[in-house]
Amino acid sequence: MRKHYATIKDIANALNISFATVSRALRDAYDVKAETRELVLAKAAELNYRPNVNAKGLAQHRSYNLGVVLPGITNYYFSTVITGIQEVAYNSGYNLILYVTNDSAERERDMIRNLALSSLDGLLVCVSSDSDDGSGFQAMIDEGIPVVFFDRVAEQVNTSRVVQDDYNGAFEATEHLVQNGYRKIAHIAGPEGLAFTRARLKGYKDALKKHGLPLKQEWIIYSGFSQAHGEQDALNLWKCRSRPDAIFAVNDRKAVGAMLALKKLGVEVGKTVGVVGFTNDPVASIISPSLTTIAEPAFEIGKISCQLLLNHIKKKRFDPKEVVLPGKLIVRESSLKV
Amino acid sequence: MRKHYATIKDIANALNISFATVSRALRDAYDVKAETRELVLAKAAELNYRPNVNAKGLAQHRSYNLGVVLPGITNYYFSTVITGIQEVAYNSGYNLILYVTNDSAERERDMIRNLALSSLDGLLVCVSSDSDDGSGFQAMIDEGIPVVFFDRVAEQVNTSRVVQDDYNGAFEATEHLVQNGYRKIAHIAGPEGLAFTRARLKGYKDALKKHGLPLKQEWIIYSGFSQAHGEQDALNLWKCRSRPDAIFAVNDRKAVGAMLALKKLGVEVGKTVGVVGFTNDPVASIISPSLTTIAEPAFEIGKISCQLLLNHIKKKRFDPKEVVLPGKLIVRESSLKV
DNA sequence: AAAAACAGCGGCAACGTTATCGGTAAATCA
DNA sequence: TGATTTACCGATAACGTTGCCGCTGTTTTT
Repeated sequence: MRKHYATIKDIANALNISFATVSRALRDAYDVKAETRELVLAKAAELNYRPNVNAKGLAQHRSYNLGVVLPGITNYYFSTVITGIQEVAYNSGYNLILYVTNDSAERERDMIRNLALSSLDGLLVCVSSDSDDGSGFQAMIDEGIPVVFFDRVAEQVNTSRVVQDDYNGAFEATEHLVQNGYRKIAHIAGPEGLAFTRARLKGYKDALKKHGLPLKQEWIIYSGFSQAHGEQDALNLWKCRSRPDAIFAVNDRKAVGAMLALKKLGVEVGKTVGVVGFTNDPVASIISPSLTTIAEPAFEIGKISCQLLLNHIKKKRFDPKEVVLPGKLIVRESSLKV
Repeated sequence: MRKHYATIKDIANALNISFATVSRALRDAYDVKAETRELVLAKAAELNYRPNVNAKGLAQHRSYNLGVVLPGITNYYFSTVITGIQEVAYNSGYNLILYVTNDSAERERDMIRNLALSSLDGLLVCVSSDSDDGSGFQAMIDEGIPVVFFDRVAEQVNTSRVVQDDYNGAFEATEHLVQNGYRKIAHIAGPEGLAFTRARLKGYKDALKKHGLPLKQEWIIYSGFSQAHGEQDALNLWKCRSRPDAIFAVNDRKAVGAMLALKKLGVEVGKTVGVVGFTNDPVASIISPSLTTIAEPAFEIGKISCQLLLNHIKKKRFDPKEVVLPGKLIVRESSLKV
């Protein structure tokens, strides 16, 4: 029962002019008298004219659709990034198409294959934990589709990227624990192989080095990003011969998991053991003791990524840019020491 | 420098057959020999053929795009619903276009106006708190675009809707507090005027009535959905001449806000005061004491909403359906009494 | 053995735009 | 005054599909 909208030809017929003129009038005033332009616009409103995006896309070879490939959307960071992306896209007349990989490289590959079907004008990507070398994204770029990475980048691919300052954030977080009197600081890291896992790890290591603190391999644990992973990691840390007295976690979710595990073990976080996270998820101020963390500018990252992508689309030329946004240490209870 | 994909005609030329045959072979085996079909498929793979969605949409009068209008995506419930929607849409070859209203009726109206431009095949909607009578959505339906409401519906609009069982969930939550020994139960409600605010309020009232408990008007507070609102509501409740001894909150975020406020007041939740929420946000098991709540099937709601919408799109005429999904009481510490 | 049915394929016209090229009248120039 | 530019508009061909009609041979029916 779908009614059909009025087309450009209907307007032309009603006005007894060529539909080519209507097409021009509807876009720019180029080559049309102001008078007839008014007529067309009025008639268009009267007939409730809606441009057909398929026809437009077919004729112009574009879709006004942007793809967003990311592991998931059910956490604070990603959903906030998307909100930022969405704001910019919406204001520029672009649509967003989500591709949720569930943090699986396999699903990511499948989606990239299918995603080419959707004739996208550009792509915003946060790769999955176990992502490969990013050859799929390189292929997209080779086909002329601009790609911008955010948060988690495929390093081999030479294109624009927007990330938080992982190294300095991690450095600052670790140093904060040192300054509060902690000496045996462990690191619950992300999955090995991910660029920002390495960056945050390096920040952690360099902070320890600066303050002449021991760097034990058994105090560094790699695993996934979930709360459950954080719990398990903490339990494993507490099995070490030499127990740490503080934990810097790669993100807040893992930090929260660790805190819950320590609570079960009867360890008093914020007194005998310090914990610092990364993200500033709202849960950080809800959990007790509240969680000290590095705040990430998630919304900004989304906005800037999208702006960058739109620039790439506009100018055909590509000159890859790297944007690094600073984080901010938010001190709460979990890093106290009494 | 966007490279062009191989088209159906390229395949036809390479194989010396008509492009109409290629088109048929690529879809159904209808009217094509299995042999030639194999040939076409092989050549398509060889040439890395990608169907052009714009051309397809133009010929078929559809866009394979679905719109999702909702207040926001940065919370557990909405992001999970979207994940459910996304799964169904993706598997059926549909794209999702997000319209984030920031829970503002004004922005909602603006977006609906623009959204008509995007030639959508259907619409999934969760109205904003202060939404109007939904005439904008009625207009879409009149134009032949199927609309399905989820969670928050515009009651005046006669179309399919998918919601959780607000009434029974609220009833069960309230009764649980009663059964645990609480007698002076307050309700922190949502914004007045919203259908599910009323449904949950009624469940609360009926549970009190069933157990012959007092129903005080000053124990019912309407306000927004945020954690900050919950905090303020709890503070206001504690200013009452006759203080309640328990709170049933319209959602977990408000319940969390209330718990944090009570903690500051020195009130012991789960001992002298009971709190029950609604949603089963992950934060419910992180906060201390952990929060008793009614679990909502958010992912299911998303999936079913999208399936329903796709049905509406397939069959041109479809009778509006109302799907009500049951919640489940999750008992934790916040509703204990010692 | 003629008639009817069918399987397999090609031709062509949509679908609603944009883009390119002309063409005509008016305006400007020489 | 004639030539040339300018402003405006029309005709037509894309864009890459799908859908309808019709044309062959071959198979089945009667």
